[in-house]
Amino acid sequence: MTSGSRHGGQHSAPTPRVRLVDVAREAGLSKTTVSAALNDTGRLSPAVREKARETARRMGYRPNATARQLRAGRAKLIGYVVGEAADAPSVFLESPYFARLTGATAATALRRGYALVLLPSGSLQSEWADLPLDAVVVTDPGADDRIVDDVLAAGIPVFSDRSVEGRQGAHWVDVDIDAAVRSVLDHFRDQGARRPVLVVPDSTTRFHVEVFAAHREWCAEHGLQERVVRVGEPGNGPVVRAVETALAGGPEADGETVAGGGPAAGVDRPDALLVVAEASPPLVLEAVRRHGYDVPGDLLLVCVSEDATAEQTDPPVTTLTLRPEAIAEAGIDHLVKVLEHGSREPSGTLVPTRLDVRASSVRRP
Amino acid sequence: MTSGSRHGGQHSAPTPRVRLVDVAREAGLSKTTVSAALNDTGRLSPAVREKARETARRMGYRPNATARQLRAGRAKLIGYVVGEAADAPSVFLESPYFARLTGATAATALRRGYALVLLPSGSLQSEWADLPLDAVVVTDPGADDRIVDDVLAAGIPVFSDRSVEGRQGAHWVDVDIDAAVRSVLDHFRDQGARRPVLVVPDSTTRFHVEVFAAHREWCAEHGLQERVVRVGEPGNGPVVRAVETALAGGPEADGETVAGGGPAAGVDRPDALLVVAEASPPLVLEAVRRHGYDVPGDLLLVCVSEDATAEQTDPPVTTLTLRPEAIAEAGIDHLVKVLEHGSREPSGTLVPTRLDVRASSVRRP
DNA sequence: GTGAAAGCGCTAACAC
DNA sequence: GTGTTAGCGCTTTCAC
Repeated sequence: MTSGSRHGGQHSAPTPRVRLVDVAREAGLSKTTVSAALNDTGRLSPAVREKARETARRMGYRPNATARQLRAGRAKLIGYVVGEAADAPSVFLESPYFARLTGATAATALRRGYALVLLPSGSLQSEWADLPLDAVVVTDPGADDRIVDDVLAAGIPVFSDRSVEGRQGAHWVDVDIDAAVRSVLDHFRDQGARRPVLVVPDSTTRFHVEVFAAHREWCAEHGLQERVVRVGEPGNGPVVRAVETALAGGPEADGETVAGGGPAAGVDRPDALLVVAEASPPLVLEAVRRHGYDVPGDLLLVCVSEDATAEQTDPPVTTLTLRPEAIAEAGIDHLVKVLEHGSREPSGTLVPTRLDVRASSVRRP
Repeated sequence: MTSGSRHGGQHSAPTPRVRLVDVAREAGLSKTTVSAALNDTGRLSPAVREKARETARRMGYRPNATARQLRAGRAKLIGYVVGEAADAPSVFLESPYFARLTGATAATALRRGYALVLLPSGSLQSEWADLPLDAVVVTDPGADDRIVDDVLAAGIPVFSDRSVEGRQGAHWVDVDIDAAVRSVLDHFRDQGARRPVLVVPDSTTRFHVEVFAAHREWCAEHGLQERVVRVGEPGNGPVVRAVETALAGGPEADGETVAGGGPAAGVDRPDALLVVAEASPPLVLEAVRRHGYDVPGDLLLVCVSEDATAEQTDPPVTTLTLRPEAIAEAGIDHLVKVLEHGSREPSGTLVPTRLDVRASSVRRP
């Protein structure tokens, strides 16, 4: 038994890790040389380089990441928060969109050498203050979210949606909301629909605010009545109820309000429905049918959703995908560029969406 | 303008952060004193302590987390991986179970002072090797997953499910699978069902393997025929097809196999269905109805799922919840205990599940 | 080509 | 009570 085995006490002490000095000593070299050999830097003779490497391997040497970070001055750690704190405590990730955005962001970041630290929405300053974060990604902050300000105040760059545009140290990546909404409404129009209704969350998230605005603008441009039902809270239940309100046409129901509510049912029934609130497509479809509509016969249906169940229903539901993977990639690309090329100038990137047309929104001939 | 403002060049250099020395110098004290004042340690006169704190606050001092970590010897960072690597690349999180488990784990860990680093399944060793991880949490590793071995080999403690039981440096938290399966089958029996079918993924994850085993055992004990349909791949599509196979009763269909497949339809039709594969409850319900079953009249339905849509269907679907929040809490509690009290002895914790009985599994009188 | 030494920013002995 | 000093483990000039 060579050196390296310690006094095998009954407590099996937490294995004192082998450090660079240990390898150097063992190999009869200096720290410098071993470090250079392992990092492929400096000018070393191939023989020495190999010897250092071999020894390190044999001794099971693994560099101390923290020491490296300290030396390097950055930890290659990124904080990741999903906005809309207050009410929904840690139930984030529940929507397919955030789930995929989160997964993709983590994967992309890691590939670029950055690790993602999950910061549940509503995390207190004190909880992340002890983390060596190079930057923080804040997805869909609410208008009243403290997080963006707190992070910026701490001198940490923020990457978020377009709502932070122009702020010092803040950068953004966002979807082209206007184009997205227009693509759906144009599609409805192409299919002959004339009385589309929008169901959108009544939130301060930029995305929802912009959807509302884009819809209003499009309606004005096309001389159509603006029909909107706003959903008070997230969750399948409220959204389904909002859909029912939209189809009933009346401005009643709890928590929801309908703007420009037209006359009763009958002649003025909606003929197309755009559900922007995250909801399960099968449930939406079921609700629509409960109200006596045939899809797509009486009503064209499009959901903004990443939910894979949209392809499994009968008929399959047309979805507008925000392409979370693309957003993640654009965001991390941007982040790496800013972090590694030092610009603190505010800047942004726009990512296009994609409309996956399925049977639910195609008028049969 | 006091000192502190740098040459306000057009490039606004990345703001050289104020360090402990800077505060000390400014306050006319030593590093030690300031450090003690800020950390509430040592014996300092209240006046000095306050002065140090005040100066630090005024200068916007924020301690360098990396330096602290180096000094402390641990980074308070935990890696988090969702198993079943190979095929499903980063699509993890998509299931409500993993989404909630992940969110809850992050939140709980952070509350206990540990930050969670998201490691997409299939991450390469080289991608996390540079992270100062104190431990790694691996949820539901597949039997052939390399990750657990890799992490243990790197000398990092692993917290996973019971499949790692007994391994050096590995600890586990798991649900009481046997009790869970029995509770459902007993419930079916109480409701008068005699021909229950199990739909379970054909995976090497311990959970699924154990569900299969527990079911088999229960059937043997009660002298019932063992009816099982195994699902080849995850996803709503395959699961729904498996459900259809189960109801058709025949051993056909692609990718699925039925063990103990009985005679054709008719007399031997299943009267209860336990879907353990993660699938959307509304879709399952719809599939069941397509095959002419009334729920719960002809067939009792229970899904193992955290999907909130289960409460929104008509009838609402009974679910067996694995209580991801409880698992997360038990896991992190366990982890903190091990990490901070140093035991490397393998150890484990069992978490009970909960059956939320809803109309889909209650025989009407 | 190789090694000695400085130092990243912090904390904790240990003198004074 | 307060300050001086020695590292935590690593990378990197800069002499030799």
